[in-house]
Amino acid sequence: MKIQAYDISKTASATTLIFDAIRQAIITGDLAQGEPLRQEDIARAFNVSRIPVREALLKLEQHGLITSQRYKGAVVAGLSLDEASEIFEFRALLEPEVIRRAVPQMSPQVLETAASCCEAFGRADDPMQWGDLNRRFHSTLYAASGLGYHMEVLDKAMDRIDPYLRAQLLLSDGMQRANREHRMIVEACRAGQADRAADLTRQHILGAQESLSRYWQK
Amino acid sequence: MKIQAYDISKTASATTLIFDAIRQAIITGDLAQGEPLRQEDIARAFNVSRIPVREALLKLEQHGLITSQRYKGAVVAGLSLDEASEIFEFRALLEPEVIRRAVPQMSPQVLETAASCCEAFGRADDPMQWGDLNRRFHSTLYAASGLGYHMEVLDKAMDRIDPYLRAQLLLSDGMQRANREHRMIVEACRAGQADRAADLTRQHILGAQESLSRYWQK
DNA sequence: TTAATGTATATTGTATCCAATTTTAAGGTC
DNA sequence: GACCTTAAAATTGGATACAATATACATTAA
Repeated sequence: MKIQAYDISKTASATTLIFDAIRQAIITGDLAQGEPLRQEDIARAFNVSRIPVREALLKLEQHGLITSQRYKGAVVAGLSLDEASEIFEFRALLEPEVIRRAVPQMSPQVLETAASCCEAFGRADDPMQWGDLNRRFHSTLYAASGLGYHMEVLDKAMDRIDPYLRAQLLLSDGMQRANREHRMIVEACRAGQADRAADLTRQHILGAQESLSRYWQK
Repeated sequence: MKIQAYDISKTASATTLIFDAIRQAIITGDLAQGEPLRQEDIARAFNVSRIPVREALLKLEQHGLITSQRYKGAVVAGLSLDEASEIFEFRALLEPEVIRRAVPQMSPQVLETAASCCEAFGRADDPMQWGDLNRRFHSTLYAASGLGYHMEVLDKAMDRIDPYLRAQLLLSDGMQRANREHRMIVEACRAGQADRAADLTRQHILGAQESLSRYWQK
């Protein structure tokens, strides 16, 4: 067998595939806030019945990515700047602690992966990749903490603010600053300075929140 | 309009009713860890088809209350003591900040409700009520913070450890101590001492975690 | 004209049926 | 009796069909 194969039946159900596709479209901003999601349309687009579509929509709703009303249907969830700010605060509370716990556990492998994210981040010219790399950078470092529950919760939080994050990276100095701060964080991790990594992470998050708020107000 | 009316459209769908019922059974410990949940059985019990049952199970899975495998079905999710401990740490991180933000916003109404929870908590002899009152106590205070997202995330976290919490309240001095600490927290809130309320809350959570861990090890 | 009401259409919620897969048990071979 | 094969039962995933509800539009009466 020369083909790189894997057991499809274990991986994707229709529900999962639909969920992933819609989730991706929402967090990249492809589907805008308030956009209605009709079960029938989606079912046709994926060539399935409405049943798996409904289940995908249910999962999306649990993630806070859509809101749905009985007999009225689902729309892409809106997120006011205030709500987004609350989620930034949430991150600012959690992530410093997570990285603090992670630093002593970081293998050279992890540090190298994180560094390579920084590299790619600096080189990438496609703004879409920035969002992806940004998330990969953080989750790579956090994964070393072994705090599965925290990671899970944080991932959901990131999903919700992802459109805002991508917008923030597109601001005049957003991408440059993020890149600079990421490198400083890796530096602290590599030096084993857990507290410093935590501080930098906190500032990184609050800085992003602040620059976003400021931009949105003018 | 002389008729006492209310919006019946807001009333629950079958999916929601089933979700609530099973969730309740899980968090009270009525359904034990590992208990299998057969769609057909549940459907018969509620006199509905399997469709709403499946959707209820999906929601439960998103909440982490059950785990399900393709073609194998769902079982009540297990939670090791380590995992429960991680959720306690999660709470210990969030709740002090939430209550700190809440204290300046607490109306006399809120404080009175919280105090009445303490009263009822002290009087109740049914161990089942302790868990409910404990949650109502905390969420009443936190609600004043206006931090909707934090509340939502915390609620889900509480769902997961609820069986452990109830077990902890049943320990020799669990209920007494919880009651004592609750009253101290209300006191601090009433006095407007946000930092003290935060500290007490943190200790309250870590104390519960610690007494639980100690008990489980022997 | 306008507000209230009836009707048609669109959309979601649920039931019933079939397909895919796993589990169980029976039978045969050593 | 242990072990493999195989057929049947049990169970979940998905498709189709129908019921319940909402929305939009036409109709009618004041």
